[in-house]
Amino acid sequence: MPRYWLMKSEPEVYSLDDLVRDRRTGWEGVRNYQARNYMRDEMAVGDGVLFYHSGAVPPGVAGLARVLRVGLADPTAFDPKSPYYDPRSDPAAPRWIMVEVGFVEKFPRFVSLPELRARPELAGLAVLARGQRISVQPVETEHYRRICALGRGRDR
DNA sequence: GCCAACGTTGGC
DNA sequence: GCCAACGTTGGC
Repeated sequence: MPRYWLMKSEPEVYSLDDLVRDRRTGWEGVRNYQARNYMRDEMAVGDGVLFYHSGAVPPGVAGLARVLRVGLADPTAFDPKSPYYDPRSDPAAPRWIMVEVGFVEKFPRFVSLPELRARPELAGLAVLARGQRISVQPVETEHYRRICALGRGRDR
């Protein structure tokens, strides 16, 4: 059984439309240990991803991606010109591990954060918790299904 | 632009 | 190992 995740990206940096264009991408630039650990230790090929636009007005879930490859070193950590450069990451033992995700679906209806909040059945969804900032979050299967239904234009 | 939340850093 | 200072995230 696949697991499900929510992954945040600022659309000005990398949007779901960018993933439509690219078809697949390495999820570069995560510099939080808990988020890294989810990617490194818990994600598996085939897992489903809710592609969340943070910093958007409004923020929300734009569509779906899928985990295609796991356990990849994040190359931006080794690039002094990258904003994500981290000289502490040793190429022989990379500190920052990423996954590759592929485009699956753009929702006909963007599911905004206020809409997620308004749904009692989504109680407990991590992205709704106050003050949470982690950019990679596990999502319960039932929550994932309900968010997909909202994005596809059904009430539930 | 503001600010709450929270992770990281570094002095001790 | 503690914890204050600092930086970042991200909603509003």
